[in-house]
Amino acid sequence: MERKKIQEERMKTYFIQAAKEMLKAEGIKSINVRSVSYRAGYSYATLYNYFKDLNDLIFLCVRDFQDECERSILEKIKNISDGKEKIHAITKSYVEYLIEYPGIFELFFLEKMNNAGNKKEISELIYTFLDRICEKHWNVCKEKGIINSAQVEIKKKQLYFLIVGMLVFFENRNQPSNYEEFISLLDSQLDNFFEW
Amino acid sequence: MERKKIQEERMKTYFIQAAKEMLKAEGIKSINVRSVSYRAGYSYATLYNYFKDLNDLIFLCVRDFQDECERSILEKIKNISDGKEKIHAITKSYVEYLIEYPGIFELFFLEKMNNAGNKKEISELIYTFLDRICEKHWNVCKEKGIINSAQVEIKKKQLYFLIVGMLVFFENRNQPSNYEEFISLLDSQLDNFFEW
DNA sequence: TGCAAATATTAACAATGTTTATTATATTTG
DNA sequence: CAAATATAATAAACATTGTTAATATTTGCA
Repeated sequence: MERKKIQEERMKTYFIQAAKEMLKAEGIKSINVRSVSYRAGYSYATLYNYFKDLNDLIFLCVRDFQDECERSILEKIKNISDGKEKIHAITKSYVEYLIEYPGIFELFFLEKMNNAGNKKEISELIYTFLDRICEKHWNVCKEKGIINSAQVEIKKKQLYFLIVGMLVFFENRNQPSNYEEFISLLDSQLDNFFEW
Repeated sequence: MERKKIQEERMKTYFIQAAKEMLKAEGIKSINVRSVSYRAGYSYATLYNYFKDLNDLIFLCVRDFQDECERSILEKIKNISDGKEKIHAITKSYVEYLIEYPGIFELFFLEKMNNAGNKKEISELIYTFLDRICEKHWNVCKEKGIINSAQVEIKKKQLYFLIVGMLVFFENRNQPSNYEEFISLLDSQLDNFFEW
């Protein structure tokens, strides 16, 4: 039954679309079985005909947001020259995107995955996101001979841990306590990181 | 009324003690108004005679855990010589403590503070924890002339962001997916960090 | 058209946070 | 000491949310 599959997928997108809009605009706190379903135009119980549970649905938004986030970053940094500078710009752009949409930051890094459907696959998508976008430029650095392979493996991860740590303190603990201070801290940390 | 105050404080400790035990043993997921109150030996409504709400009570555990954590770290690293090595050992100990008690990690860095009582004060306690324990040893490094003041300010924070980022991925996203890999990653990151 | 299967919805339940009203206890005062 | 009053503890009740089961509705097709 081809038609059945198509219709089912279409139904899913209605719910996912609703969840995405709410995540971007209001964050995870605004999402519950009833609110998402009503925004999708259905009763709350209908959600369970298409998703194992709410957690499952929420994490299906990750893929879409990653695509959108990647496009947003690439558009912003297209004029930066390849290599180290580009990694720097991509990283800053990524942080800015996550600051602009705190709900997406929560989804990527904080929300409990419980028994989400493709838990392993999705968490790996998140863990490798920055590396995937930067891969080419790390290779450029290696080719230029300004850093070696072993160092790259360490510094790639270090960079991701650094920005996630900063974001956790800012979003969850209000440290630093305003946006300007945060950006200034981010810049000083990134400048320092890229001194090699 | 001095007696009244004493009694009130004693009552509070019953609830806080119950919450602490549960946090350490089972994590935040095990805590709710009813479970904490029953463990403290009272009805769930009694909790509201002593705390604004559950969130408030939970964050009153932070101070105690910080003290305990500090004692645990200092005991473990007492034989390491002062300075850079000590900062390294303290940091590793801190991570090990947070891995041993994931509920405390959650409390320190992930749990939403909503309208917790001394929100500002508590989040600052958490943000500055590592710096406070390491302060003396950063000063030793400065005195030895192996690093300057400006660098210290940046690297202190960088170190904290690094470990919190790692812990977020490990606890929330199961990356890396087992303890041994995590420790190996931690060691490689710390070794790299302390190369100066 | 009428029936079987698929789909959607309503009703209901369980868990949890919180408030209100009531009961039990302690303290003060005449 | 006993009555009046304040204080503390509790039970009952309500709201929100996730989830399931039973019921109603729609749809595809013989």
